[in-house]
Formats: sequence, C-alpha cells, structure tokens
Amino acid sequence: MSLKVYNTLTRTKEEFLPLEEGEVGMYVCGVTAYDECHLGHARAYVAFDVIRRYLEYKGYQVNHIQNFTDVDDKIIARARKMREKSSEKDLKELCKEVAEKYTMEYFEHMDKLTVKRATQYPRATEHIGEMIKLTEGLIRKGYGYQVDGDVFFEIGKFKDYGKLSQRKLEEMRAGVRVEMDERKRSPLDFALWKRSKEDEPSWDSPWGRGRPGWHIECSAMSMKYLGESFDIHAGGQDLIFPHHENEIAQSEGYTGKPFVRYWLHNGFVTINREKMSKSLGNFFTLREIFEKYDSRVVRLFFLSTHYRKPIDFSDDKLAKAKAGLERIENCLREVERKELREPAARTYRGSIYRTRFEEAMDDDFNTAAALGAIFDLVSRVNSCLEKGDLSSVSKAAPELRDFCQVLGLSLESGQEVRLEEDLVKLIKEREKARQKKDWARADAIRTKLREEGIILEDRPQGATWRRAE
RNA sequence: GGCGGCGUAGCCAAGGGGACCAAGGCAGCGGUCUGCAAAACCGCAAUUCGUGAGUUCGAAUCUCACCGUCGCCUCCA
Repeated sequence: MSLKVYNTLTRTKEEFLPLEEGEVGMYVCGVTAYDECHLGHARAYVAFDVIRRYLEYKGYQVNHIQNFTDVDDKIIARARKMREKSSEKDLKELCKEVAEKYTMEYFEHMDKLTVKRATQYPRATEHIGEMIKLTEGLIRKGYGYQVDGDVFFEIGKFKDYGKLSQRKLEEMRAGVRVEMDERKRSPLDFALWKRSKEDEPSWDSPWGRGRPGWHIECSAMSMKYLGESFDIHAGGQDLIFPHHENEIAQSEGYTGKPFVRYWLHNGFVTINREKMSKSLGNFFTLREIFEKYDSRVVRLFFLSTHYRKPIDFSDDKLAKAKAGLERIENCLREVERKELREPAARTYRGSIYRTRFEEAMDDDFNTAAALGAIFDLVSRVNSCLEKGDLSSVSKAAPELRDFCQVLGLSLESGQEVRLEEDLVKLIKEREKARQKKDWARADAIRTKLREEGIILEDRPQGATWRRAE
C-alpha cells in the first residue's frame, strides 16, 4: 500500500515519495509567541502530529522541525503595553519575556494534547545571521532591493510567483487592499528586512540596524535544518498566501532549486460556522477549553474530521467526542480486567481492521475513516469479551492499542488510579447492603459516589468503579 | 470583483462511476444481562446523498445550471 498525500501545490493527491529513502524532512510553521494558543493552533498541531506519527508507523525516520517566531510586530506591541506598567525594563528585554512566556505555554498545552515534541525548535532570533545571508544573496541575484534601511523582495522578478496559491499577478493587483508603500516597486513586494526603531529589538546588518521580515525566517531555518529541498512543509490554510508563497519565492529565488515537494495545509476551526479569529472575538484559548474538557476528548474531536476540512466547534460536539472516547476506554479497561494486557507489538498483521486502518491513513491521513476501523475493532473486542472468546481478544486488543497510539490517543488504563480510603469503605458497605438486599441503602451509596465522580458497575465478581470525567 | 472549498440520517462524519438499497460515532427505539442501574452485547433506524437537468448499461460519486454556506485575496494555525 502506498501513502497518498494531498499536495496544495498541485491540488491533487500524490503518491508520497521522500527524497531520501526511509527518511522524511518535515517543517511545520510554528506559532508567533505573543499570545496564548487557541483551538485553531491545537487543531493544526494535532493534525501534523498524527501525520508525523503515521509516517513513523510506516517506518520513516522523521526529522520534524518547527519554528518559534520570537521577533515580530505583535510581540513588540505586547511588550510596549507591558512597559506602560513597568517602565524600568527596556523593550528588548520585555520582548524576550513575552516570547519566552508564550513559548512555554505552547509546550504546556501541546503536551496535554499528546503532541510529540519536534526534533528541533529553532527560534528566529537565533538565526539572524542566516537570514541576513539569504537576504544578501537575494539582492545579489536581483530579487531584492534596498530602500533606506528596508529590503524588499520584488515579486515581479520571480516567474513562478503565485504557483502555490494559484493566483495570477494581475488578479492579485486588482484585489490589493494594502496601502501602497511608495517605496515598493509593486504593492505585493514584501519585506525581507525591516529597519527598526530605536528601542525595538534590532541587529546589525549591511543595511543598518534592523530586524528580519516574517517570511524569511522560515526559508532560512527550514533550509538550514532540512536542506535546500525537502519533503514536507505544513501549516494552516491561512498561510498559503502570502506566507508560503513568499517562502517559495525567497527560497527558490536563492537556490534555484525546488524548495518543497509536498505542501500540506490544515482546515480551520470554526465557531458557529464562522472562522474563529481574534478580530471576530469568537476564539477560545486552550486554557479555557481545558478547564471544561479533557484534552483527550479535544484530540478525538479533531480526529473525527479530515484534517483539511473545516471543523465546527461546539459544546454539543465535544460531548459526543467524550462519549466516543469512553467507548474506547471502557473496552480497553475491560480487556485489562481480564488480565489480557499484552505488549502492543505489531506482531498481528493483516487483520481486516488493520487493512482498513492503513487504507484510511494511506489516503491522505483520513483519521475519520481510521476511527471507523477503530470503533469496529472495539465492537469486535467487546463482542468476544461477551462470548468469552479470550484468544481472539488477546489478538485484537494489542492491535487496538497500536492504532490508538498512532492517532496519539493516550488512553487511561483505569487501574493505576487509587480510590480514596473513605470511598473504598462506602463501596464495601454497599456490597454488604446488596447482600442483604437492602436496595435503598445500596442505591443511596451509588448515588453518593456518582456525585463524587465515581461510577459504579455491578458485575458477577463484585462492583467495579471508574472516574466519570 | 477574482480564486477556492463545502452541502450525505435528529446531530457529527467517511465514501467520491458498479462490492453503497451509503462506514463509523453520538442520540433514539426494541431485546439480552441486572434487584434496579451502569457498561456491554444482539437487532432496528437514510429506498437515499442541497435542487434541477444532462452524460452513462449504471451516479451520492462525472458535466452544467441554480440555491445555500464558508474561506482566501491584509496579520492569522
């Protein structure tokens, strides 16, 4: 079976063939560290995490690079606000603090969502030299031009400009909404290097003190860590234009080589069918979301829709994802009770479930269809448990864990958690009451425990409990 | 104005010319189990895939038109 991926560059699904056999270079556009992460970030990074995990499942060694933008207008704006309150610190110091704070928060939230750590996380400010070198090269090759301390990229010089977003230059000019900077040769020319104001973070360059433009960092860092041509470049659909279009122009203009083989873009999170965004005021931060929902539920919610499609968020949908997650967990918990826990070795291949799972994932990482296979496998395991066919269970259960692991669904085993002393006493008391057929007492205890978040299930061997969550 | 996506049961969602009188989940209904539950199991539930026309032996799947909806064209995952 061959893996097919949808390439934004060609607008088709293509067979995935990396440059080096057995290895994949993958660059994911990271966050600008100026504010808390929201649901949209979570969706993107969960999507690319699953892609990375599946590539690893297929046997590839994945070199996953993800940047942090730690110098930018918005970070500076944030730092300026902070300075209004505590004026003793200088702006550069505050910019660093802002970036550091939100970088750490990013990790905190992504860990909750079980997003694997990238191989490396390069920061823009640590690669100023590389960016200056790229900019110099672009000027030398006639793509860049300097105007009093600013350097712009002249898009008219790059013949393929617009190939990713599939736009023609003439069309774009017609729709330009940006105010014209008189010093630019075309309104669509973009900054490679920006002259900076006195108090802003700045670095020495051949064009004076300044800081890099936004797009250049991704060209510089991706090529530094993955080479001038590499396999996968990923990000949100909103980055297609102008960010990724500009990256192609810079990188290919500089190297004369194809920059990226496969461009992958995830769809947006919407709230009530509208794009979630700060300007609309309808966004949810991950901090808010995790106060209400288990992060595993959030992850399953994302996986229930193909990563390129928009996904609409609502409490109701999260509640449904939660019910689905419980179905999988109840199944695995039951397997453990039967002491059938086995290492999730991939020894049992070729089942119809694995075929379906792989076919789904091979088809541009169709996690929604893959979940179909997972739920069918859950039904199969439950059914075998019911019939007492434990040899089938011991074959199917490791497979189920294996699939969940590929999707990054870390499931609770349910057994390692201890119950508080007084609650254990109550359960024992209830057992006695049940033996005496004192149903009123037994039910009262069950209700009380339910209020404590403990769900009791009576079984032939006695009652078992699990946390509600 | 230009470009692109989407519209499948009550809700979510996969499928994208014949194996589909359409996966899977949630909710619902009937049954089994249970003191009653919970969990689980068994079964039921779209004769139909936004609307209309067309291509085809055959269409949810292709073409055209229309309606609805969302996004990009400015920072954005």
